[in-house]
Amino acid sequence: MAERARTYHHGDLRASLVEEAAAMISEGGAASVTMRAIGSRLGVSRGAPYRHFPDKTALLVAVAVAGFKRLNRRLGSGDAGASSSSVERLRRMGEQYVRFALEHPAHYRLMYGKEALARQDQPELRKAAGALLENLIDVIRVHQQRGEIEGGDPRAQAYVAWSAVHGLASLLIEKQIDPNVDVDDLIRQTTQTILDGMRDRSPD
Amino acid sequence: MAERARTYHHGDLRASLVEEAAAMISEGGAASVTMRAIGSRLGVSRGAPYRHFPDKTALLVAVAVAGFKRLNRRLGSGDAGASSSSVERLRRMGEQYVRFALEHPAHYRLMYGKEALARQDQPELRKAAGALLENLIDVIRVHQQRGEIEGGDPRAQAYVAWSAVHGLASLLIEKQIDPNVDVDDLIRQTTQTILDGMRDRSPD
DNA sequence: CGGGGCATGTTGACCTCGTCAACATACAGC
DNA sequence: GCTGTATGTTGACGAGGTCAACATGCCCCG
Repeated sequence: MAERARTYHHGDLRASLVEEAAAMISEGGAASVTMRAIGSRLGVSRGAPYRHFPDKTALLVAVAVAGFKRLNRRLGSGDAGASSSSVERLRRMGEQYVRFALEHPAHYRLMYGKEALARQDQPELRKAAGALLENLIDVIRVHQQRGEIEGGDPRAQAYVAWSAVHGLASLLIEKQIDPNVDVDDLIRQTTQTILDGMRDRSPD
Repeated sequence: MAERARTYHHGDLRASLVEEAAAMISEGGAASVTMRAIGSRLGVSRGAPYRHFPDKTALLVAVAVAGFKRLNRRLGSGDAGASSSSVERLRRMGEQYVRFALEHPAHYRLMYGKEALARQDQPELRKAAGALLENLIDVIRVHQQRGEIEGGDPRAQAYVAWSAVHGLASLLIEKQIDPNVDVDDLIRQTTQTILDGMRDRSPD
């Protein structure tokens, strides 16, 4: 519904802009993305992007949305066989989540950095992030039904799990974690701790 | 060692700058902090801050460091009586952590936002954040010795716990969590899940 | 007590950037 | 081929970070 023409002057600048912006973010961080630079890299003038996005924020939001979609796809692909021993699938999702963040730190930062993006609500962004949550909730619900994790509001449990992996990803990206620590171990321990905690609930 | 004169032209501009910057961040977010604006609010010219900080980043780092110190103080104060039933103290720390973030969202964001701050290592910042971690490790060690939580590398466990609260704080601040969800409940459930997970470790 | 010198501030200037308006141009369909 | 709209281009503005040249207050030394 947003997909536009193909071969005007440039040939789908809009898509190129998002793609190029993402590339620049990966290369030099979000700060390196300027309307002028991105235009230049695509061989158009600084004003050209404004024909496709009202302002820089809108472009960045599009990039962030694309990031959420990629992340979502990645988390979904890992399920493969439902055979995966019980909660193993959940653990794997957490692992993939953190790994995505580590592979695309600047992009990940942008996805969650309201600061850099909007003062306003970005419905597109909210929707993309929402999809992530919904998928997680679904998976959790399945495991609840199998009795592998405690019952209760799956949404709340999803938030707890999301918090853990997002927090870990964030701390890793921001270099708050001792580089001597084995990242894989830490990821494993984090996901495992959460799952254990969701299984054994002590009385209030 | 960094504390300077008192009554020169302005009377400790350096401290005022940090304080004012923090205030502006709370009021209008980090984006509202400009060297010109901050100088103006303090009745000095745009160039004055450069006598105390090499650039804007340095100022913001100072603000972030101050934030970590405040957060640290807050987490430490809550211990009061070692009487606090066992792990209750740990849970309380997590709660205070998230609450701090909710009370000072922009400041908290700045504390962890490498993006906005440094391309270089900010030793001061690293040190301030490190203190936070060390305190957490100490508390965890105590509980391990009491046998209230599983043994093993306390540092790793600290990272797991930190990830959980930081992640929750971050998601809440960035409005990624449904506003209908009861925040207090969520905080409680998150800290509780982590503690439960650290108690019951299932076999690998 | 008077100067010199460094710590502080101030100003003017420059550059980068986001953004808007006026102007140019290519494509689509008639 | 012609007209209108979708795209691009350029010039100009204003905001902001930062540096250099210049001004001024304070402290300390003699």
